[in-house]
This record gives sequence, C-alpha cells and structure tokens, in this order.
Amino acid sequence: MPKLNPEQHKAVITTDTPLLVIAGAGSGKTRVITEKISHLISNGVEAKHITAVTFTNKAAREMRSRVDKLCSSKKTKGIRISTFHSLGLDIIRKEYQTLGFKKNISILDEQDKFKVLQDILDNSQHQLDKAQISPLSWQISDWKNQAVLPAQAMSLAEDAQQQFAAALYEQYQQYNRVCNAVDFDDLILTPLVLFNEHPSVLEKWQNSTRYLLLDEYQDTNTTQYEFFKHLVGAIGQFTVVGDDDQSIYAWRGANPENLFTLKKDFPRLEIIKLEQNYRSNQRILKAANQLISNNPHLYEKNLWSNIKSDEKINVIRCKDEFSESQQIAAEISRIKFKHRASNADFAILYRSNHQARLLEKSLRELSLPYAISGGTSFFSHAEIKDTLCYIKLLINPDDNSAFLRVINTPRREIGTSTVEKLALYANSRHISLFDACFEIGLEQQLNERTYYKLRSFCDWIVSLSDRTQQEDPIAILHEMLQHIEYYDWIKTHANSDKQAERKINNVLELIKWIENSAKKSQEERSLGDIVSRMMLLDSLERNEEEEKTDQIKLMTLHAAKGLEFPYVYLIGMEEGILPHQNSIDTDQIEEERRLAYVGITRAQQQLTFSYCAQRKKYGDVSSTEPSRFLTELPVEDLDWAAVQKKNPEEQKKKGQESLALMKSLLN
DNA sequence: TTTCCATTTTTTTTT
DNA sequence: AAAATGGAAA
Repeated sequence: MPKLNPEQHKAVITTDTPLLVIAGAGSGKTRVITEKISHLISNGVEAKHITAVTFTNKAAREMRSRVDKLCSSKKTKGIRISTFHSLGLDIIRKEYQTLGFKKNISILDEQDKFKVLQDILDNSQHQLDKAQISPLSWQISDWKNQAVLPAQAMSLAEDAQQQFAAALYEQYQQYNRVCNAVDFDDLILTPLVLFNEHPSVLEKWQNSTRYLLLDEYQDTNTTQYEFFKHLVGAIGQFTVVGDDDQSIYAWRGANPENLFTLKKDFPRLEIIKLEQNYRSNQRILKAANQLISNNPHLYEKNLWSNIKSDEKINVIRCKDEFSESQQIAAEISRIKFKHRASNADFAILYRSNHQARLLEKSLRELSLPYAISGGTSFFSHAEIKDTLCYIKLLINPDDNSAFLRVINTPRREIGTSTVEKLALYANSRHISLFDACFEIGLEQQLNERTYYKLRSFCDWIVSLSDRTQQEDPIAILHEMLQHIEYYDWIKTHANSDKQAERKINNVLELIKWIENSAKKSQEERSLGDIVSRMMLLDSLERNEEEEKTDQIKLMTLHAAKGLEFPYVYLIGMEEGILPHQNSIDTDQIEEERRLAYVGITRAQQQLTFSYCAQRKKYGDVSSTEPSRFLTELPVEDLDWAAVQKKNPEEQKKKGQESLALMKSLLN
C-alpha cells in the first residue's frame, strides 16, 4: 500500500474541525475515509460511535470490507456503515412506537407507490391515466426531498393543479399510515420529522454518533442535508467527501449547492482538495478535464495523473445500433486476446438500461460472459413480486398493496367487484383492507359466500403469521406456497415449460436468499427485518457469487459511479441519448456532461466511444448526430478511424476466430 | 361485448 | 422485460 499523499494525510488527521474533502475522480477518497475510520479508532473513538454514510449499497459494502482489512475485527465491531436509506430505516424501525407505527413496517417501491396513488384517485372518482399520475408521483417525491410536508405543500401551492397534487400528497401519507407503510423518500423524511418533533430522541441518536463520515456529499438533497445536520448537532464532528463534477442526481433532488451551504452552516469548516488521480492515464484524464471545463464550477480543481498513456482514445462509428453492439463485442474479444485481459477488466457503459439488450445478444454470440447491473431488478419479476407480497402480508397484514396483489393470485374467486366494495368500506372507515375483512359492517355489504372466501383468506394469513413467531419461518414460507399451489399456478400460466422452470427457480432463490441472510447475520434477524432490507437492494447485490466470477460488466453511467475498469466502452454517444433528449429539451446539458465525465473517468487504461449513424426511434429509422460531448474532447487524443471500415459480418467472424484461437491456446 | 393470447413497441438516470 | 396493441375466440 503506497503512502498517503500530503493532502490525503491531512484529510485523515483533521478531526477537530468539520471537514469537507473535495475529491476528484480516482483521487483515493474511499481510501481516505477508511484510513480515517482506522485513525479515529486508534485515537480512542469507539467504533460504535462512528457512522459512515454512503448512497449505494455497493459503496457501503466496499467500505466495510476495506475497513475490516485495515483494522482488527474486534475494534470495528459496532461501527455503522450504511446507506442513507438503510440508516433511516434503522431509525424508523427502532423508534416506530414514537412515530406511531406498528412493529413491522412495509416499504413501498416505485411501482407500489404508483398503484397506491392510482387506488386513491380511483376511489375519489378521479379517473386519471398513467401519464397523468406520474407527474403527480414525481411532485410528491420532490416535496419529500425538499422536506416539505403535506400542510406546507398545500400552503405553497400556487395553482389548482398544485393544490390537487398537495391534496393527493396528504391523502397518500394518510393511506400509508393506515397500511403501516413508508416509501423510499419517507426513509429519510420520517426520521427528520421525528428529530424535529422529539428532541430527546434526537439527543439519543446524536450521542450514539460522535463522528460522522459522509460519502458522495454532492448527491445529498435538502431532506438528507437537514437529517445530516441534526445528526451531527452543534458539535459538528464530521467529514464529508464530495465532487461537484460528479453530481448526477439533480433529478432526484440532489442539491450540489450543499457544498457551499456547509461553509455557511459550519464556519469552522476546513476544506481539503484531493487532485492527484491514481486511476486513469494522462490522456484519459486530459479528455475528462477538457470536457468538464465546459461546465461552471463551485470549487476550482485541477485533477492530474502521472500514469503514462500509450494508445489514443478510440471512437467507433457504426451503421446502426445492431452494428454497434456487434462491433463492441468483437472489439472486446479482440482486445481481450491482444492484452490477455480477463472479462472483468471490461465495462460497457450506457445512458439507459434498454441499451443493454442488444449488447447481451452480441456478447452471447461470441460466448463472452457478462453481468448486467441494475435494470429491471429481480424484484420486478411477477413471480417474485407475488411471493414477496405474500411474505409482506404475513409480516404486515395492513399492507394494502400486498393485499391487493395477492388476494386473487392464484384465483380465489374474489373478483374486482368484491375488492371494490371492500376498498370502499375500508376507505370510509380509514382502516386497512385486511382489518376491514373482520368487520361486521363489511359482512353486511357482501353476500355470505363472498364474505366467507374473503374471511377464510384472512384467517389463513393470521394463522400463518402467528406461527412465524414460534416455528421456522422458512418452513412456513414453503408451506404457504404449497398451500396456494403456487408452482402449479406458475406452470399453467407460463408460456413454456422452460419459462415456468425459471420462474419457480427464481422463487426458490428468493427463499434461499432470505434463509441465507437470516443465517449470516450475527444478531437475530426477523423476517420483517430481512424483507424490508431486501427492498433496498439491487439485483446484482443479492447475489454474492456473481462478484467473484469473471464477467464483462454492463451498466448505466449512474450505476458506474465509484467503480473503475481497465477498459471502458461508452456506447451511444449521440445527441438524444447522451445528452438525453429530455435533458436537451429542459436545458440540463450540464448534468449530462457530468454523466459523460463520470463515464470517462471510470477508465484506467483504454477508453472507447461508439455512436451510430442511424438508429430506430419510435418505430422508424432516423439518422443521428454524434454527441456534442465528442466534439468537446481534445481532437489530438482521439482516433476516429478505429475499426470503422469493416462491416459487421466480418467483425462477427473475426470475433469468433479469435475466440476459437484463444480456446485452442488454453487447451 | 368481453376476454384472452400473441405480437409489437417502448424505455433516463435510482434508493 | 414489461407494457401496449391488435386480432381472434368465447
């Protein structure tokens, strides 16, 4: 391990004043944070009083493993390293009584949230379609990210439309109370409200957080910043690390101006800049610097590297998106052979998830192993959602979203009209659907047979739920699926045997995952604990083995932040894709440029761009313009000729040839 | 007229 | 991969 450079060292030992570290890409910020934790512990700060907050689970996991390597495990026991959202979840789960929640709280994902809004609107005689609901959903999220509560939203509303949204926000919060549920945004907002209203609770959490480290500070939104300020209190023992050039979450309410606000709120704030990049070679870094110099800056910094570069940055021009994916796959195959690189040395980055689809096909054709990060998550598979909703219902029967999904899947002859009557009744009484099923009032509104079916379903849930307290929960889950004959239901509804088998395997994998994570943690973890935490994970994270195997990584630019790869391919460098059309239309080019910057600075040795001359868009083929960002890069460092002339068929053949050659060399 | 199945289209970014 | 659409069957 090389020695820390002077700035890094200073950042580590500065513990008596609040500290902001402006850390450029690849400047070793994770190392600074981990070394600092180690430094704090050896200077007598107890591990349980240190909290490190990141934005992604991946970053949290990485940090934990590096801290564990640096210090003996005895010393790091009790240290809190988590994402903002899981920290919020921890607080909500510990303080649920003060907050007026019941014990097991459900977490709504984006889809659940949408359904709840739809449900509320339907019940209030507003028939809105999808396109009308999503801006409302977005508006509510925006308020929550700005720490605006329903009452304030109402008073701030300027027109009828905003008033309508504010009223919906209010109803939505009430509905979720009834369901004992919170959404993602609530995971931060609810603890903040708690801290505001209960100083004694705040004091307790402040006392258990003597030193706070916060990563990716430029991504904090108003609510997160307020939450952070409460937690560090007046003493202000903290280190935040950020880089305004890597702020790519403004659309989610992130407020990079928080880098400035900090100075106002904590006048004693010390600022240290880390400007040496240890990741990329000079050519790549020069390109990145030149690109980002087109943006205005909060803090000037000058990122440099002393890693020598050999090859130029490649730009591949392709006929269309099919040719693009084929050429990229062939190129990877070629480079892999040429440099004897492993698959894991390569990353293909793109603006939006659907771009991965064609790549998958081309990579498979050349037998190149790959892993896609993010995209449609494991949890959006219908069978996983079904199973999960059954489990969620066992944990929290008040969860209306889960109830609605599961009530007639598989068929239980409880149709839409019954559910409508139930919803109407529950709504008027301000109780959950589940609770409503036990009321005389409802019994009177339904015929005997219908009520019986509804009631026996609920009774069954209650009995299973009770048993999870005493017996092995995993056995109960299996029994539950058997009872509803879920696997048979999958088989009859799947398009093919193969698909059915895959779906069943997914369900089994889900249960296995729950089982493993129950075993793995030292402390006793309840089913509710595991499931709520699972909601915060992404598809790649549930599978630890995937990390180890040697695969080409495919991911969005957003998902790539914080990672590095020897060979990086940045595809779809076109106007309308990067920068994205919506960002062009709303004049948010700067954030798109930062996105490109993040992509470029992932590369260690070799960077390749690609773009298409034409692309299928909304049904028909249209010609495309190369991204303006390509023209902002230093011409002398780009090689536009690379691979350009060969046709795709030839590429494919070439790729297969080098694959065959490599195989023969291995044998 | 409704329901169901197969084909086609469409995707910003995420905890 | 999911949603939307269109066409066929009930």
